[in-house]
Amino acid sequence: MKVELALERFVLFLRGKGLRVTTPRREVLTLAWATHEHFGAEDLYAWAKNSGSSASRATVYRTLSLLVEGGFLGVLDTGKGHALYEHILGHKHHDHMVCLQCRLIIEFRDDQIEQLQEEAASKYGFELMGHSLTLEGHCSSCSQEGESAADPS
Amino acid sequence: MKVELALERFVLFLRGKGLRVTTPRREVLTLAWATHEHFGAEDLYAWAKNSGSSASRATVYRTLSLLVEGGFLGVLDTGKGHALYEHILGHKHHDHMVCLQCRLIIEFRDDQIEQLQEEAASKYGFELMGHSLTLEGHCSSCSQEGESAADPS
DNA sequence: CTATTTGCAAAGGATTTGCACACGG
DNA sequence: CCGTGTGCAAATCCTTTGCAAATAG
Repeated sequence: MKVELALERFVLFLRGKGLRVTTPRREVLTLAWATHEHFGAEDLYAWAKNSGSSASRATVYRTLSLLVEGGFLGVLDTGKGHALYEHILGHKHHDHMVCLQCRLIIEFRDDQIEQLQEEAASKYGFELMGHSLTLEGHCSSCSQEGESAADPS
Repeated sequence: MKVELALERFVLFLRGKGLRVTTPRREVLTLAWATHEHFGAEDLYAWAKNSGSSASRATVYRTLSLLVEGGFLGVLDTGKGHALYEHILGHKHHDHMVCLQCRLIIEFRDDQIEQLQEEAASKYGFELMGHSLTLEGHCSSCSQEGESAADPS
């Protein structure tokens, strides 16, 4: 989705919540839209600095939370003490495979798995509101590397 | 699995890695085995204090990592800045449903989902080594509570 | 105007680390 | 004995918070 459209929706979202449309908030959304990669809050703060945005660290964090709440961004918990964000507006939901070696992130989607999750939830009377599925392992490049020469340590 | 057996395997694991079998390490494993609930590193540290164990916070953290590495404990990332641990040795792998309201954790397992994950991974030439699936939502008790009286805010 | 936002810096909480001493093998 | 492991406290890392000044509507 183009940033212009995202901004437009962001304005609607803010208004809907009775929040104000401010320059820093627009800037954060714009910066978030400037990459197609996963990024961390500190990354975005650094970009803000570099791009001359006045947005402070606090505002970056606060706005990122808003964007998540509004369904603009998704959060991916790395288990490393920091979160990664990604656009989800206008994207189909997807899950991730993370290469433990090179940190590559592959996005995938399996409708059957989605379906089975729903079923598993209802089996427990659980009202499903979201989920996160992360597969950990080695991507094709990394697993090939280790093939011919076993670790000689 | 009984703690005695777990300890025995822990010893083998440590020896296998050329690490030493020390009192604090045994204590951490024993404490971890003293509960059947999910627990955090700080919890275990508190238990250590209460049980007269000398294990320091640093050792607790270091040993918990070892236990995860050795497949004795599983980690469940709460996304709240701290991790929860649980025994997995001798348990079938399972996934979690977390109630966003009361924090209840339900464990479940779906072989079909497991299977589909394997398939999804191989589709990308990804060597699957582990995964974590967490369903977020409201447990049956919590979702019933909200039923009769809709939020009048 | 006036309540909401912001920026700053300090607080916060979980986890890690540096280093001298203790101890397992 | 000797090298690994430990305890302690300080350091780190990401993230949140308090508060006076700035600003949107």
